[in-house]
Amino acid sequence: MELKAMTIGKLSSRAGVKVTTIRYYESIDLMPQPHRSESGQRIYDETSVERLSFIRHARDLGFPVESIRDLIDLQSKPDQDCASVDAIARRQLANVRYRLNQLEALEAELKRMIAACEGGSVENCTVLACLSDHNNCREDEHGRLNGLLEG
Amino acid sequence: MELKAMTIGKLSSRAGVKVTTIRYYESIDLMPQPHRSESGQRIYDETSVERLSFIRHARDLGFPVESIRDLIDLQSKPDQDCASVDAIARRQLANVRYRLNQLEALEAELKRMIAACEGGSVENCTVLACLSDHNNCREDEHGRLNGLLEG
DNA sequence: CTTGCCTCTACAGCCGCTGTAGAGAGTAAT
DNA sequence: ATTACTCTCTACAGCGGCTGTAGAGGCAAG
Ligand SMILES: [Zn+2]
Ligand SMILES: [Zn+2]
Ligand SMILES: [Zn+2]
Ligand SMILES: [Zn+2]
Repeated sequence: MELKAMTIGKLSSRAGVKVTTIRYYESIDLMPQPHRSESGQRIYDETSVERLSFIRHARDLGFPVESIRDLIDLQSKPDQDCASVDAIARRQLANVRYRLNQLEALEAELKRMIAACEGGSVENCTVLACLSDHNNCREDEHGRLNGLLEG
Repeated sequence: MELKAMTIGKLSSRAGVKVTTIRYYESIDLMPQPHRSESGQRIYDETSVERLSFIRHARDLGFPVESIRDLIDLQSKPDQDCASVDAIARRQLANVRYRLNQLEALEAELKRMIAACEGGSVENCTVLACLSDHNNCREDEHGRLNGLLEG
């Protein structure tokens, strides 16, 4: 009796990626077409686990699928200069930082509008006032006018 | 000659929301059906500008459409207690903070893997090494093992 | 009248999956 | 061998929040 073949479910649990997602990755050619058993079930090996884990880690870090595709391509050219790999990573870092800045601004504004509200009727809710008009929130954060209603 | 009616393009520029997006908001009943001119063009008024600006500001702050729907409903009940408004805002703040934490972890790991790379061949690139195995990055950030390859 | 932009509808596509339906395959216990 | 249960298969629709396209018609200035 041979070693039991690795089916998609096994690969799924080993790499921490859902079965449907694996099939999706295959459909977009991010994972290669695996061998099939006689009955048509997908059969994987250790390299599949590695590749899928790589993809998963990159996705966890927010790399878009297209970048991952490029990274995998580069991985198969070990003698090349790694500058292009690093460039992809830096691009991703820039992207993350951009989103981070956005979110920090959102957090600040949300915090202010919530802190300003002392309860009461919807009519006097500062949250709605801020949403209706950004000027109702002091300390401008995402553009437009600023400081018109100080005090 | 009457005042010129506000068509969708005018509303678009006044509220800073694309024409197609306005039509989309109408299709999902976030914006009400506007009046139409004889030839069938959408005609808006000042309340449309206000409502659309409100929506835009809330979207800028990351509120999901469903929350905005709820906020608009609440806005039309000015005598009610604003607790439910504030709850929606706090939920959104929690959401933003969650994403912020995620992104901070991503930033840290990306920064580390990029900083560690001193150039050279793809084969020795720390970026790819980290992506291949999270353990290759010290200071664990999103789960699994830590500190196995110190020094 | 022509030019050129604006508006209309209806529908497909984006990303990165997730869920569904309906069928067949594999495994374990009775 | 039968039942019961899980796993796997394909194909396709749906999520959120838009964006883009095609092909048609409206409208104001030169
Ligand atoms: Zn309030
Ligand atoms: Zn604002
Ligand atoms: Zn490198
Ligand atoms: Zn990691």
